[in-house]
Amino acid sequence: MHRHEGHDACRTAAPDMVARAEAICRERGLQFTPLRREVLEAVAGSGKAQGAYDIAERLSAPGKRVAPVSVYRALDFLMEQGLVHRIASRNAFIPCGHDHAPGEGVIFLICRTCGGVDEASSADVEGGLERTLERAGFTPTHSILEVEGDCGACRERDHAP
Amino acid sequence: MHRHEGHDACRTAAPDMVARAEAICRERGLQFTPLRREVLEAVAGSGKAQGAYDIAERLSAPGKRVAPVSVYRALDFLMEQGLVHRIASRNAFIPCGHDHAPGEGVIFLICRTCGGVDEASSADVEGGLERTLERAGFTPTHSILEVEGDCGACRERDHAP
DNA sequence: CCAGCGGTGATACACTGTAACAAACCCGCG
DNA sequence: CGCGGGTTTGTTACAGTGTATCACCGCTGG
Repeated sequence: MHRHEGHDACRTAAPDMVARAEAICRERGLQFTPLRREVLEAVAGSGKAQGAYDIAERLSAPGKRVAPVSVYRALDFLMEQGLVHRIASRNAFIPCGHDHAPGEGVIFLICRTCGGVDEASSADVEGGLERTLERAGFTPTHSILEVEGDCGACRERDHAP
Repeated sequence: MHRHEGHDACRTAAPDMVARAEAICRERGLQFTPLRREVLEAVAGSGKAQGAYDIAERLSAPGKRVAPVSVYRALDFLMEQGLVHRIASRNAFIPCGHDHAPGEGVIFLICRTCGGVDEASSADVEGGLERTLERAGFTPTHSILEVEGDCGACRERDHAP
């Protein structure tokens, strides 16, 4: 099991994300186009989960409009490559700064105060879930685990301002 | 820990759901209105997760239109009373046939073949999650755990038709 | 050259959810 | 009885989320 302390400490910076994405795409023979790069930067640039329409607006400038549909396509691509995650409970997207083991379950820790999203994983949780599913006769293909609450940083800040 | 075998076996039938809802509302001094009753029946009547607009359509008849917003309000009420759950990954709703311990985590098992949703819970998973959150310095307020896959019934049916 | 393919732009549309206000209903109180 | 206040519902409008479709562009391989 590994874990992460705070969402700031563990979040890979945007330039690193881009470099990693370039490497992955080159390795897999896929195109890391300017649009995809901009979308990834937009997602990685903010510390919080971004909606597709937020991203579209952020990438748009007077004279250069980026339609949400283009953002969705780029996000689909980035998700397939494991470079961003979708937060179902928020309809929003975050960059993924980790190399997840294939099939490894991710736990999203969503701070309701600062909006930051941290990723964690736990062999305990995963093992328990596996056993539970097996007992239920259920064969999983995909699972999401999202926790909303207060991250340590926000709790401290609010506690002793 | 308790568990459930299949989504058919564990799903409380619609009439029972209504009876239980009536009892709960009486006990809590709340109104179990015809609309709320119809919405609950609609959610409980189908074996699968229902969208709010599906419910609205199902409850509408020539001359009697039920607007989605009314369905949402009824669903909000029923969720507050713990009579239905929302499946975030599907934007859909299912009846809740269990008496959940307060604060008990629920695991939703969503069959991608038949669309049925089963509920499970696991002390292992819950404990592991608690420990993981504590180590991360994260104070949870709400968490969702949804697993997509194939339920036992569908797997058997497809395996030996 | 050109046929095909992936990516993008653009428009339209479907689906999901909420805000705001008015009307109906219920219930207790004077 | 009538009246006032809370809750529920109806209605309209709108915001937010996501997809389908077609056209165009640019590249690449025959």
